[in-house]
Amino acid sequence: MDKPQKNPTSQIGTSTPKSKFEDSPVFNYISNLSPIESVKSISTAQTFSSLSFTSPPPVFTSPHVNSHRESRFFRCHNSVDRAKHLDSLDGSAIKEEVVIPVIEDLNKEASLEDEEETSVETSYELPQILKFGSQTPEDSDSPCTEDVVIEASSDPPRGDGGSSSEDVKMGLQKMLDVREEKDTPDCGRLISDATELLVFRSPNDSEAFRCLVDKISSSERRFCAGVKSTKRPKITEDIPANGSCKENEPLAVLPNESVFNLHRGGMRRRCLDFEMPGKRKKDIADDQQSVCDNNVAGESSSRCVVPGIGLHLNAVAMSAKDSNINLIHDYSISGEIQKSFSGSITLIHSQDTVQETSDQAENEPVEEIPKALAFPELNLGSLKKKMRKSEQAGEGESCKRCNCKKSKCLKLYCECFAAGVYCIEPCSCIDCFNKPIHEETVLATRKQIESRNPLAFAPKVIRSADSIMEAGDDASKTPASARHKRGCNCKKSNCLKKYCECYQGGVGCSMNCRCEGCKNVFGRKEGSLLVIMESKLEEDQETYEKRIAKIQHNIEVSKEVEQNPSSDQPSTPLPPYRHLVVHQPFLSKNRLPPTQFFLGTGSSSFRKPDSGLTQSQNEKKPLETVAEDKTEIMPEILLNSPIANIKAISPNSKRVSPPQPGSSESGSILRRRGNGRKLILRSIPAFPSLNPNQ
DNA sequence: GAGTTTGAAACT
DNA sequence: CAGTTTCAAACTC
Repeated sequence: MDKPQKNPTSQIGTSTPKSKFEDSPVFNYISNLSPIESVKSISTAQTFSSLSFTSPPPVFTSPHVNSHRESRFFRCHNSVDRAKHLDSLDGSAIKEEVVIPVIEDLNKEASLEDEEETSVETSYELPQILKFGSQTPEDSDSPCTEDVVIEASSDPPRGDGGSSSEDVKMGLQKMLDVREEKDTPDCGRLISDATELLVFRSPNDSEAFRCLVDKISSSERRFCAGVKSTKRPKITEDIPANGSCKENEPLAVLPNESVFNLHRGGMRRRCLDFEMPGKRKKDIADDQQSVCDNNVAGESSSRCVVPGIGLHLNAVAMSAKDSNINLIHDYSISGEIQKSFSGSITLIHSQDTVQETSDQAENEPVEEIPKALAFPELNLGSLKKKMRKSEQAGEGESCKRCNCKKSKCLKLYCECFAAGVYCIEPCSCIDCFNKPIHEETVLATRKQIESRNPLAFAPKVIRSADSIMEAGDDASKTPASARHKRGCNCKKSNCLKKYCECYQGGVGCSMNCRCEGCKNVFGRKEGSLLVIMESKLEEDQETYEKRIAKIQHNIEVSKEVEQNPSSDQPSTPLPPYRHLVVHQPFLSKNRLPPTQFFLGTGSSSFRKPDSGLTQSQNEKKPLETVAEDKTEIMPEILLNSPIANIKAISPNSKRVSPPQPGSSESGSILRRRGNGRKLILRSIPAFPSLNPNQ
């Protein structure tokens, strides 16, 4: 699968430019510089790391280097570790020492050089530094730290570098803060931060996640600690308990490997936190007293999130309501990120569970106890009651747990299973097989289900890329741009109750829906486009124009970049979709030419006019429209999720098959926007060139 | 909390 | 692919 992925990019990258510019000195210059650099920084780095893992020569052969993912985790863990070390070492002087390496590390990352080396080095070196560097506990150092940070941040704000520096800064500050107040309810914020981060980073990946983790501090650190525990026991050892939740065995977490496998198989965990902020805050405010409680807070959010999001219904719309959380499509986040993320979350969750139980005194260890035996409700304290209350109060998708009785939690009926997470103690399921103990069974079942429906574990609610762009301008946009992957089939609920997945997901019904009497408040299906458009036509038109302007602007910028490869990002923070473009090759792999991706994702953004064209068609020929819809939507899924691979072999390929130029709306768009073509072709080739394999 | 309704998932 | 059954969440009382 991997190889085919590279082909398209490499072909595009190598053949096209060569043929045209081979002889041109400019071309040589450019190729020397590598187009990637032009696009570089964030996106390239991210992509590179994500891709590089498979290929790059194991310069630093360590048991951990085996997989990129792991190294990524390492990095995350590193940051975590560093943080922890910092935490444990009262000396702020140490911080200075630590900070520098960290920044250096970040810079390295930004430069894309020695990616793996960096990861490995940081993984192991930093902890040492932290360890041995610590001695003088003085707050006086903080200025130094600041200086360093400022220096680093003074770099031109590039996607990666800039944010990284900021991350470091924030992390340090948080660390300092955290020392004073242990139970900073940052966990919630973490999620939102993460979300934002993810938004502005390549949906593609791991790097994003890594950065996210880097961003994590104190309480957030603990968040990662969980992951670390599974991934890097070695380092974990060095980490002082620090009053935080111990890094212990993951309880209800899919082993990372398992998770990877699952995702590799195209399964995704919809674990990003789109939890409703209200609830999070509430939980935090209500229950968190100790560090562990803090974890609980984070966990509660995460926990809530995991299942909630995992419920197919990413609650994107819900999150959308929260202006704080930029809309990220669930799908926009690569499997990697999601993996990591979900893993972390889940892990914490489990940890938390343990912690919780211990904290709540009389509680029994819940770890492997079957839910039926565990009586979760009894074991968990007021927190859970509250959570459940709030849940019942309809506060969101969060905190859902399954209650399966017959499915053994091995079918999509089970929300946990569907979400790609193990059932945990709060679940009320019976005869649950969705536990680490039955990992093999779970995996096998998943495979089976995926074989039947490759998208079975894909997020059900899909938000189009334009919505991302939109989010910046207008976060309050209705979910009109989001769609339920498959659409609902409601007959009696009128799409006004949570029976309706569209409604539950906070998105409007689409032509994909076969619902009857649709009254979905988020957008009705009935001539869905018409209804939605009628209500939004004007503002959408405006938005559309804005988007067009943006795109054009970016195209120009990209052109400039082409011309001046060295001038890249610094001055121009990459718009989200640019990242998409850049990373697309990796996301879509060989599935779609970058152009298609770019335009395809943007298709919905262009949809207004196009839809205007098709509107009449839609009204007359819903089926055709559906097809179009799918072509628009599915590519996004495919492009952005590991499922793409599966899709390639999917028996349903019809549905998922990438839009071919001229065969679909997006295709026409593609052609129409010839400008984009150049951009895409250029930017994509860059990646392969950086890739050591080439 | 028990029972009903609902629609997705699974099955045929 | 369509129809039916199974299932668990959502909902109601």
